[in-house]
Amino acid sequence: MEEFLTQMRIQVNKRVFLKDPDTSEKGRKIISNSILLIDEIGFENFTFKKLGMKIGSPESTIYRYFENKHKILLYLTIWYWSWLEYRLVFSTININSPEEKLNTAIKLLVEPIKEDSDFSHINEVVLNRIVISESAKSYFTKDVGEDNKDGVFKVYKRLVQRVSDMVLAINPDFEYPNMLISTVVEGAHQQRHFAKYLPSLTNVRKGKKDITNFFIQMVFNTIQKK
Amino acid sequence: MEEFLTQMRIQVNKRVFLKDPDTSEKGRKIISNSILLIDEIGFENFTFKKLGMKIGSPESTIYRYFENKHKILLYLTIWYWSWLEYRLVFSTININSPEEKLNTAIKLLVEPIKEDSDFSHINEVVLNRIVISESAKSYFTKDVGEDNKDGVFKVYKRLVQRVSDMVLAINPDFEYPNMLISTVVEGAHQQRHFAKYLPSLTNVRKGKKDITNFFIQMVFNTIQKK
DNA sequence: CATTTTGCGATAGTGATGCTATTATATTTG
DNA sequence: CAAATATAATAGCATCACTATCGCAAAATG
Repeated sequence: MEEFLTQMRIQVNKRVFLKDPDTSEKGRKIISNSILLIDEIGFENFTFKKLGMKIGSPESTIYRYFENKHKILLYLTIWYWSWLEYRLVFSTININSPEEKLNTAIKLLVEPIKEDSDFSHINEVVLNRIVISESAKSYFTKDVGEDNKDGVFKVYKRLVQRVSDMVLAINPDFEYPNMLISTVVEGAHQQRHFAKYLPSLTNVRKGKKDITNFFIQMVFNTIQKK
Repeated sequence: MEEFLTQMRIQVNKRVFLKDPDTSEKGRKIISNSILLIDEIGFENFTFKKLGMKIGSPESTIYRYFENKHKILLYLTIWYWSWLEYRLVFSTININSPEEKLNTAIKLLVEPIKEDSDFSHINEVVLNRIVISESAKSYFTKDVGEDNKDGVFKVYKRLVQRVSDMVLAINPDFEYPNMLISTVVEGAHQQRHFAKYLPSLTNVRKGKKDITNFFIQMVFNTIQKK
């Protein structure tokens, strides 16, 4: 990872926290440990009490940073999408071929993170696992509407829009670019989850990049001109 | 709806209940009202106490039927998939053209239910809404593995397999039929949810069957031979 | 027809969860 | 050094997720 990236900071929408966890040691500990704890026990079983025990603080300290655990999940997913958007822009910027550009983007969206960038206190490999298995819970709630008003899905939408624009660059007549890309992003998460627990819903073979290949084939076949 | 269908009963995997809710009036009330209550307040806020109040019974009565609320969600989704599988088999049985067959199947999988069949105490329109917004929670848990061992996803897998076979009937060389169909099923739910709350992730226009059209186009384009 | 069985209601209780509040003690900053 | 701020420690409360017990009435059984 480039040196200067280790200095970069990701700004997360202020409406998800009471006090920015990135401004204090405790706050960063809350974030890094909530990632580990959610990965370990799942979001349903994750509580402020358990997190407090992990970081050696009472629950009340965590309540000063976040209203509730749902906001922590939002914080983590926003951070993740911001980080991904950054990498997306960076890794596609100098590609001239529209097909090559889209191809690179899809890979970035669907392939799992395999190594920590050490670019912050956040472990991206574990965070990626959380996004795969928990992020759908951030929008399948009765509060989506309000969360959306607070702008928490802004980065995600922009990311989808960026890749949708790449689709349109190849075929300006394609009617459903956003639908296609959001299906790819969420579908890839689901397929990774299924591959692990319900493999008969997939066609994933060990050691092969079936999920990546499938989604790339799906995208390019779907958007082709008739 | 055909007369004889009103007599049909859907058998749900015994491992999800302690006592079959379909064998008593109270049990059926528990099911029909849990559908209404989950739709109303969301699965997160759904509790046995609230359900008890709705049916005029203490919580303890509900605990005689179900171990916990997660099992009720499993019961509802299994019922839904069984019902859908039945309708799928029925509505595709006499179609000779493989393309027409697959086309009919996809429509059945992605289109929302618009009228109650009156075929039981279960309101399928509302149940369909629940499946759209809550069913992912039945497998995005730390217990998927065990639930899977109990066979609770069997019907769902069989349904996906049936449609995958239709794909293979059109193109036997297509490598990812199960992945494609499970992506369609789950993707359709997500797109309906997004259309309602995060429309910029979709390209849904009022009064148009964009979701159906998109998925049909996606499937047929993806599986075509080169 | 007597008698088990069952289904349900009523009530109580336990420990965990999801918070809020208070006060005391550090730590930082001006 | 004083003032402001952050955290720890503790308590408390309503709800939740469940378990246990008891008694009654209806239904099944012999």
